[in-house]
Amino acid sequence: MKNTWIGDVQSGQHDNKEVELKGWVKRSRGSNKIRFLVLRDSTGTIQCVAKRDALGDESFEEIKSALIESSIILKGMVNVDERSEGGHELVVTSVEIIGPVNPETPFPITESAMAAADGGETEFLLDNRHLYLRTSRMTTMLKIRSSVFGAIHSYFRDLDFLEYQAPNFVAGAVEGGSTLFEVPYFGKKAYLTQSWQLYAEAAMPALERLYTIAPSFRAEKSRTRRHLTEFWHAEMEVAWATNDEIMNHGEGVVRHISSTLLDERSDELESLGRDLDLISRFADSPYPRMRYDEAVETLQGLGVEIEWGQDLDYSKEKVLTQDFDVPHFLTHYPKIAKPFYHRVDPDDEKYVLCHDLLAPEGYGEIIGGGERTWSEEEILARIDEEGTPREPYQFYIDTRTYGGVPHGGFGLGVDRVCSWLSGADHIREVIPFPRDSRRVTP
RNA sequence: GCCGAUUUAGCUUAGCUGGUGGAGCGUGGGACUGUUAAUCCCAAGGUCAAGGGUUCGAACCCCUUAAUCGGCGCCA
Repeated sequence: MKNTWIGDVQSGQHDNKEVELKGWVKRSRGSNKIRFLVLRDSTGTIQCVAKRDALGDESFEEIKSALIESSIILKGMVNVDERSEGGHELVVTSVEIIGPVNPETPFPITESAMAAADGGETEFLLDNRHLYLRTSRMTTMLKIRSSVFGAIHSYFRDLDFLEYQAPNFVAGAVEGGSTLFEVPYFGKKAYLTQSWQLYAEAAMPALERLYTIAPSFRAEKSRTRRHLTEFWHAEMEVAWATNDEIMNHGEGVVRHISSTLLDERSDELESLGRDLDLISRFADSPYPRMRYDEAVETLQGLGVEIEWGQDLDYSKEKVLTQDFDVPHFLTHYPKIAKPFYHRVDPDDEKYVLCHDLLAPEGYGEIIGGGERTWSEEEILARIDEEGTPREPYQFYIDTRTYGGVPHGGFGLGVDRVCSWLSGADHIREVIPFPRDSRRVTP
């Protein structure tokens, strides 16, 4: 165990006291008589000063030999000193190298590699992801990610939602069949799940308010800054709810995530160059709602070529969201653009009761959801109309056969939210080991 | 799947109309008692992605292949 954290030292909790610091060498510089070693742990960094006179030749040579990313235990006195970054420094009295780094195989990630990564990750950094994780940029992203996950859990749990788990091996598709990963399953075929939704609908009559955060898999060869083949999907399902009520939750959770980040991660957001006033607007301002038809008219007004009935692809979302300063909902898409489980609008059968939440700054879709087709008669009609086989969905149809009720839910791309709120250049930057169509390693 | 681009030392890169590949970081050695990505000196480290072609001569021109990057479609 360790009992002294660098973050606490930097906040003044150990001034003028003797402490033992355990961490990794971030940087080392100095002369043959004095060394400045910057030590890093999960809570921060601190400059440690070692003088040959005070320390003795043996320990001084040892501290000199500690290459970058060696793990090390240092004892010493905490001094308040404005010459040191963070205002504190450790005057070293003893040195113990725990995990030395061999000079023949120095830590491969250098300043130049990091500088190049600022405008997007290089192949080298992706190949060395296991080591890149411990750099300040990735550490920052992972801390933000942790807070986003925590905020999603607390939003739903505070509202008495129950966390519920669905299988990851499934037999049928939620989205189009071409995007399923097929896996051999004892002589049969199975697929990796694309969504928790269908299995959540089965539990809806039991739990009524349920949610999850789980991985979903899509075999899309998308090469964009918003796509992964394995991504973390926050999904919820509520009985007796309308499209508007589901949207209230979508807005609620994104606002809660934003305010949680402001509480817990404002330093990290600022270090990424994020404007905190902007994040405050995501936390405080209402999210406007616009029907699909209005969006099409707006786009046509801007000279974008689009026909009614087309789904809105990213190029159109981007045009639409560029001037927004808060997320917007798009609702009531044409039936022909959406799969069978979306409920047809009883007021106008051309549309379905659905919504997408588009993040501003040109980011695009972060939530997709809506009311579900809930009567047995309608679900069978919609499945047949689409030409989807009934057989893999028999369990799903049964949920309507026995006491179907109006209900709905949404799926939120957690990695997308992390990427958007942190201002990352690419979704890969916010997940520790990104998976895309060309990479499953390390 | 389609379109565009890239590939030079461990990393980041320079390399002109084709004429014996330079640097910074990192590593090793040396100097320096307050450095902030320390600085200064020295050294090691390259079949220029792979294969083929044109040429007296190719990192550079042409062809093939591979890997990677960016964008599109699709979506969270």
